[in-house]
Parts: sequence; C-alpha cells; structure tokens
Amino acid sequence: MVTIYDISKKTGYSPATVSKVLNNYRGTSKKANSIIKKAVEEMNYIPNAGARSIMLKKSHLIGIILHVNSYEGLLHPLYAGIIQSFKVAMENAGYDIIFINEKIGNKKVSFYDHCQYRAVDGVLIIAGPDEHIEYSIETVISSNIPKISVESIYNNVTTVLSNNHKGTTDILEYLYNSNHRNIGLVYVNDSSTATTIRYNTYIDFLKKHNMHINHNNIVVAEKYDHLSGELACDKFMKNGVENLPDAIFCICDKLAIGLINKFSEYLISSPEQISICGFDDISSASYFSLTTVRQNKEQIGLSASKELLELINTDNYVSKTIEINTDLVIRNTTKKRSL
Amino acid sequence: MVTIYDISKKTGYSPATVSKVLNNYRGTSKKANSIIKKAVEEMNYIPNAGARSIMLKKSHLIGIILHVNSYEGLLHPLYAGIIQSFKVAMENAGYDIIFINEKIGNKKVSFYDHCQYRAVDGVLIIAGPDEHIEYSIETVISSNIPKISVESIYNNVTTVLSNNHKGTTDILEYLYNSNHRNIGLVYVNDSSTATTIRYNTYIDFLKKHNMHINHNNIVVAEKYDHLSGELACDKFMKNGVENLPDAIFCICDKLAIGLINKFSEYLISSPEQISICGFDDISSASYFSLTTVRQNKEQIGLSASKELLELINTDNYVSKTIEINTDLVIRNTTKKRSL
DNA sequence: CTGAAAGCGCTTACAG
DNA sequence: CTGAAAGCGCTTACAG
Repeated sequence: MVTIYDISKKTGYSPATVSKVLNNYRGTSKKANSIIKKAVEEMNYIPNAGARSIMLKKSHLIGIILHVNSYEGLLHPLYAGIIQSFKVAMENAGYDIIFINEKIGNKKVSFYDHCQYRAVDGVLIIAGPDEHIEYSIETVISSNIPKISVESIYNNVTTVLSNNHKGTTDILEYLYNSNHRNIGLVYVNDSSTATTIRYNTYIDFLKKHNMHINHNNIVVAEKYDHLSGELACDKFMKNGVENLPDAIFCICDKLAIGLINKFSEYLISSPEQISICGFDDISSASYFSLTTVRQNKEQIGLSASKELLELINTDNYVSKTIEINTDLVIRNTTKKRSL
Repeated sequence: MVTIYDISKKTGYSPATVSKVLNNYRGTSKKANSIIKKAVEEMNYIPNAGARSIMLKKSHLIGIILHVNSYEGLLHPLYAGIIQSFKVAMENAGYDIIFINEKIGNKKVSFYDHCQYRAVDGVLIIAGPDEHIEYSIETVISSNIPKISVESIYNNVTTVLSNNHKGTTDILEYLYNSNHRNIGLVYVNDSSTATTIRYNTYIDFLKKHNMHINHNNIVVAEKYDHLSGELACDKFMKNGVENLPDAIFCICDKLAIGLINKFSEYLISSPEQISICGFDDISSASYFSLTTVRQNKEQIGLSASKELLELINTDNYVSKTIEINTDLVIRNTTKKRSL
C-alpha cells in the first residue's frame, strides 16, 4: 500500500506538504505541486478513506437502511428504483453508499449504533409498513444523524413520497368520468402512510360523488402481492357475479394483476366485464397493459438525495414533507362504459 | 463521540486494556472485564470502523461492482435477486456491503482504485455483457483483491452462474417431447457468457435431433427487453403466418413476454397456435403463466458469498466455475402437440 | 511556502 | 494481568 509517507520520501517533501497538495489547499508552490502530483501518479497513490474519515470527521459514506422484513428487500420494485436513483445521485455528489444493518461483527446492535460504527454522513431510511415503528429505527430517527425518509412519515424528518391523494383522486376521477358508478377497492389493512391515504381518498371520493359505500366491494388483502390479489377475487365472487362492481381500484399493481388473472379463470375479463386498475406502475404493469398510477421512483430518489445533501451542507435546514407527482397511465384494463 | 479513552478515563484502566476487553482477548482479569463492559454499556460506546480498519488491515467491508451501464442497475430482476441474497449472507458473516463506483470525491478513478480507497476485504463483480471487458473492471480482475464474479467468466476468478447448458437443454427437450419439431429462437447477439451458451446449446440440440436449422426462425433481438420481444414478433410475421415455427424459445423472459403480447395483437395466441417460453423466471413470468427456466438467484448469491468468504479466509483457495442448477418451470404458454 | 509535532481512534508488541 | 509507547495513514494548527 502506497501511503503519503512514500510520496514524501520519494519527493523529499514532508507528509504535511504532500497532504496539502493532495487536498488542493493553497499555500504550496507550483514546483511542489507538480513534483508531488507526478509522484502520486507514478506510484498510483490512493488515499485511505478510513484514515481520512477519522481526521476529517467526515466519511463520505451514506447509509441506506432498508428495513422491510416482510418483503423482498432489493427485489421490491419500488424501493429498488428509489435506491437506484438515490445511489446514482449521491455518487455524483462524491458519496459512497453503504447498507446499514443491525450487526457489528457478530454482535446485534441498533441501526443507530451501526451508523455510528461506520460514521456515515447521512442516512436514507426505507422502512416497511410494520417496521417503521420499531425501536431500532427509532434510535436513528431520534438521533442527530442527518436523515431522510422515503414513504414513511416521521416527526421532524423530511419525507419524500408520492402524492397519494392526488394520484388516487386522478384515477378515481378517470373511472368516474368513464361512467363507472360502482367502484370497488382492494387494499391492505396496515399502518403505512401510502395505503392509509389511498384508502381515505377512496372513501372521501365516493362520499363526494354520492356513491354508495358498499362494504362487500371493499376487500382487504393480506399482502401486497399477486396471490393476495387472487384471493381478493374469490371474495368478490362470493357476493355473486351479478353483484360485482363495474370497476375495482387496487392499492397496488400486484394485487390488480392477481385480481385480473383470477377473474379470467372465472371467465370474467377485464376491461370487458369489469375495469380494473392498480397503483405504482411496476414494470409488469406495462406488459399487462394495466391502467394504473405511476409513482416516479427516479424523482423520489433524486429528491431524497437532494434533500439529504442540503441537510448535510446547511446549518438551518428545516424538515418538510415532499410529495412527488404521480402520472395517470391509462392502458387497456379499463374502458368507458355507457351510463 | 465516545472513544476508548473515555472508557479508559471512566474505569481507570488503560486504553490498551480496554481494547483487549472489547476484542475479547485473553489476558485480562475478570474484574477488568466486567468493569469495562459495564462502562461500555453505560456510555454506549461504539467502535470506529475507520480507525479499526487502519490498524487491523481489515475493513469488514465487501464491495459490489454493479457495472451494467446499458441496464437498470438495481432494477435488473436477476442481479437484484443475486445481490439481495449475497448481501444477507455477507451481513450474517459480519461484513457490510458498499457499492464500488468510479469516483473518489469528484475525481474519476478506476474500480480498483476505489476498492483501495475503501480498503474492501473483497468484492463481488457483476458486469453486463458489454462492460465485462472494460479496462476499469480489468484493473480489479488483475489485482490481488479477493473477488468473485457472477455471470461473467474471467481467468483465475471464481464465477458463479446458472447451468445454462442444462437449463437450455431441459426446456428444449421438453418442447421436443411435447412434439414440437420446428423450434425457433430469439436471442441477443452479444458476448455474454449466458447468451453464448444458450445459443450454442440451441444449435447443438437441433443438430442432435436432426432438426432443420431454419435461419428465418432464428431472430436477433436488440436488447433483453419487452420492446425487443415485440419487434422480434414482427420479424417472424414477415415470413408469413404459414411459416411460423410451432415453438419459440426466447433467451430471456422479457423477450418472451413481449413476443407473446405482440403475437396476440396478430390474433395468434400462445400456447394454442404457438408455444413460447423464456429463461430466468422473473416475477412477471408467473403472472403471465410463462413456461420458462428458473435461475436460482438466491442460490447464486449464496454460493458467491460462500466462495468469497472462503477466498478471504483461506490461503490456498483455487478459483473455479460454479454452475447452479436451474429449474424447468412448465406453465401455460406451451402445450403438447399431436405429431 | 514548508515541515515538525500533535492528534484522530484504535491496536499491538513489549516490559513489568 | 496491566499499561506506556509506538504505530496505522492521515490532517491541522503553528512556527519559521
């Protein structure tokens, strides 16, 4: 390993001067500059991040807490997209991404402790609907580590998430304007911010348009997955084919796709007999030609990175909630009905 | 920040003794042990990874090089799965995952330099078909950093990948046994290991069974995506409906799904008129009921982590190529034909 | 403009 | 069993 001392020895300049040149400080001669830089090049000197981190009290490390026990981690289509764009943006700003977990060596610790251990300059928190209330997350939330949350809202922490209210209103309005008057819902009964807003928006929308809130048409799914969508279908079918709604809004695309697939087994096809739509616009949605609401993953990640950088670099940052606009994506699982 | 000196001051023991207790070295009294551990608990002392890394010449950091310019990074359905299982396994072994990129601060460097900078103990290389030959990757390959590759084969580097030959043979044999005698192919013409093997296996299979190699039925797709699958369909259609093969094997699921979708626009449905199958078993594949070959992502990630740990921890590790078995997944886009 | 010295938080021979 | 001292690779007042 080539160190600053090797450069010092080779050039005859002191480690202090070498350090100054490496960091482009002023107060070094042109001669020293060129000699040292040449030696750095020749010997392929690379600084040691650990040593630098100790002195500078700055690691150039950004932690990601991906706390989604019940889910597929990086396979989560939304979170993966958010992380990807967040990662690229932070790397462009000169930071490296490290995953924060609950271990140091083989000792179980809190997320906060792990952040301390790695001396991260900031952290992105992605916690699932059930995990976001956990103690280990709380240790980070209540700490003074610069932090941004995505999807889940915490006090005094900037959160970036989709504008769920507008997104839901948009698609319900589209259904309404396509002359659907009996709109069902498939949702998951958890405490997640997104789902709660979407659910409330649905209820409010029906009330606002004087539509009957038919609890047979509001189905609770177990999870945010394909299978739960299929099971939701069975629940609708129990009410009898003649009592099916003319449209069903699903809280996420996977539920919608499961629902459509299962309905087709009953020879009920979408959009002919029933309009079905989702939320998210995962990649499969386009293959299915699913009408849905696109969450702008790239935008969310980008915004989160922007806020985190600002939080790190400014003194009087005020936390806020940032809602990213969604896009209504009309495809072929919904259609206009005659009144 | 609580340091070892704070513990020293509080307990009256020297930093050296504190360090020994923290690291569970023998040669410390029971009394010192309990007093120091109590203080550590009370003051919530957390070691500093950077400082430790300098002394120990061990960072407990594993780098991931995800070099897939042309692709979606973490949104890649295969790579995301591999990374996820690799990550979990490495974390269980006490390592943290950091992404390696080509920047230090705002200076462009090679992947190797970045590995040096972060002093990673090992690295996982995931390079796309075109990127795997790049200089920046080469700097890592030819270095003495412990490294494992996934999917792409390099000299003297352990590579973990699916048994593409067997996987391809399995599905072609299944098609053959289902009485298909005119089997087409959609592939991508790049230098990737996986694609090359699948292509060669296809050609060999046809020869072995004395099937005519009809170049009209071998279609080159632009990319590994849905759109390219749709375009491939158009190429088949140019030969005339009467000249369509009775089955088409696609080199990946996305191509297969695009193909099926486009065929259905021509009112040619799968499996009725034509059997279509893919490779990978991405999550959408099950929604589509696509017949395919499952790549065991979890297994690949797990195996890669096991090898990397062994490489790090043993002196005479010999690099090898590890092929992970695939599973034939028969669903409903293929069917048995009468001869 | 340059460098000796002290220090960041840690570990490791070594002496006692 | 314990601790003073040196050292890891780096940076930062400070003196000249």
